[in-house]
Amino acid sequence: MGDLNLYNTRTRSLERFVPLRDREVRIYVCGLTPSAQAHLGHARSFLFFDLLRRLLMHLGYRVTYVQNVTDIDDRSINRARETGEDWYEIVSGYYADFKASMRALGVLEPDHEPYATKFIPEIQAMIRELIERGYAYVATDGIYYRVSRFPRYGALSNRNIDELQSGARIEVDEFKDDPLDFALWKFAKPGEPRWPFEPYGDGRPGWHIECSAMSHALLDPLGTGFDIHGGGADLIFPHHENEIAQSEVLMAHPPMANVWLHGGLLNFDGRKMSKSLGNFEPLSDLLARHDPQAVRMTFLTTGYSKVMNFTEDSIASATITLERLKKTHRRLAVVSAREGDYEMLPRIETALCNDMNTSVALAELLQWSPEATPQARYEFERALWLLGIAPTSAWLEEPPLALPADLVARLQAELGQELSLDGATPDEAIERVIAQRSHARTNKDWAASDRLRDALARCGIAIKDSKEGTSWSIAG
RNA sequence: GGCGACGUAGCCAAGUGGUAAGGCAGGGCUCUGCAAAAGCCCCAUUCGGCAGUUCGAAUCUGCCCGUCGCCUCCA
Repeated sequence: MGDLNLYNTRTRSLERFVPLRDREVRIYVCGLTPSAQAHLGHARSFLFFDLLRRLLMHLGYRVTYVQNVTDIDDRSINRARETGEDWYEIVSGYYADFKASMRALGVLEPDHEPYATKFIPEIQAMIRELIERGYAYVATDGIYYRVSRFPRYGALSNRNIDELQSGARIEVDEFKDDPLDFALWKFAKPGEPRWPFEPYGDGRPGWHIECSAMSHALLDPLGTGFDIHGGGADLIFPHHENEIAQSEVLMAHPPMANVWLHGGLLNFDGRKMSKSLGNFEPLSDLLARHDPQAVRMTFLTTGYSKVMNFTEDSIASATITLERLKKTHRRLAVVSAREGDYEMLPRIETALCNDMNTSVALAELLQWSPEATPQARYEFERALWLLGIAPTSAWLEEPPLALPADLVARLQAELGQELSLDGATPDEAIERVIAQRSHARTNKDWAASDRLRDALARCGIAIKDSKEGTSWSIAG
């Protein structure tokens, strides 16, 4: 199998991936700020990194995956003040929902899931060092990073500092020395959650510093860098730019991360899907309406880094495609050897190694018409695992749908005098109709046969004739 | 104002110099008393427009048109 190539935002080029340590990959992905409900856009991003993890594991790397939780931020604090709730209850509730959605989607658990509020000492240590070395200053309302001290500022996002300063929408803050400077620590106002920070003042960490501190603590205590830093494309500026500014001035050997990967944003009906615009359906609601595996399938069709527009049509199409895979799997269900010459798996590996081209990988899988080779099922399931669509026991059966409660009465109404269903259970009633129809077919009484079949169809029962006899199912 | 992405069949979408993957929808065939289910097959002389480079362009260059995003909390 060939090399893994990934598009690196830092160098703006497709690069062969080489881990810093042999056979080991360290990944830090910016996780959720659970001060509001998660939406499908979050799912797309974390689903992509889940796929990357699966591929790296499949390629034989030992992967350490860290995904943080920003469990303290202005929005949850403001919300708590408005509603009278405890801010931590708000954050915990949303995060629990998010975790449940991730489980439903089959996303692998992170190896570490650091909460910002559990790393206050590490965050403060970093701020102290930034102050001591002249990269940060204490202002009236907080402690700020002095962007002008970091010449490479803007390198990741390809931005020019002078142009940023002349930009129209930089926040005006009377306490900062420069509009570009960003908060490392915010002093607590009365009633706000606070952590002591001597001698500067009680308060809470800024958003950017937590990722610098936690990635340092969990992945790179030596300050020589880790392999992959990821997140949504909207984090490139300013979040990731700020992380670099904070971390790299303190590191023995920058860069902070060798490869920076960014997932394309998701639009909903042509518009950005975001918390602030509010044009989103909560992820948990959407997963209640759609098979989570169909959601995964939907994302496989588009390149991860592209802006994608989500529509109900796209998921309807993916749902049908998923059914095809389930049928193929049922067909392969008896064969299970592991060894053999794999036909399709190598093609999927090749596609994924080409900057995670899931679109081609999926096409390979769908094109594959598996012969009954002994290893076909193993190969197929392995491919499905790589794409994050693990077969569940439900794949082996047709979806169990409930028979309508009034089925017998409705059937009787359809049939009138033709057949009595007195005292029959729904199953028995259907069997009686089928028996009657089989009798009619034997006598080549096609009119009666079709009448009985139509009656069943109108009651939502579909019929299938085969050499083994007639079977029925509930029409989807 | 600055930065960037995208525009490929009815819809979604891969392909980034060698002659248009795949999915959905649509059409046909086999099987069947007819259906259903299943399987097989067909479905873009062409890649927003115009010029240019090249033996060769959806792919490179220039200009134009259109859509979206980032520059503010954001995955």
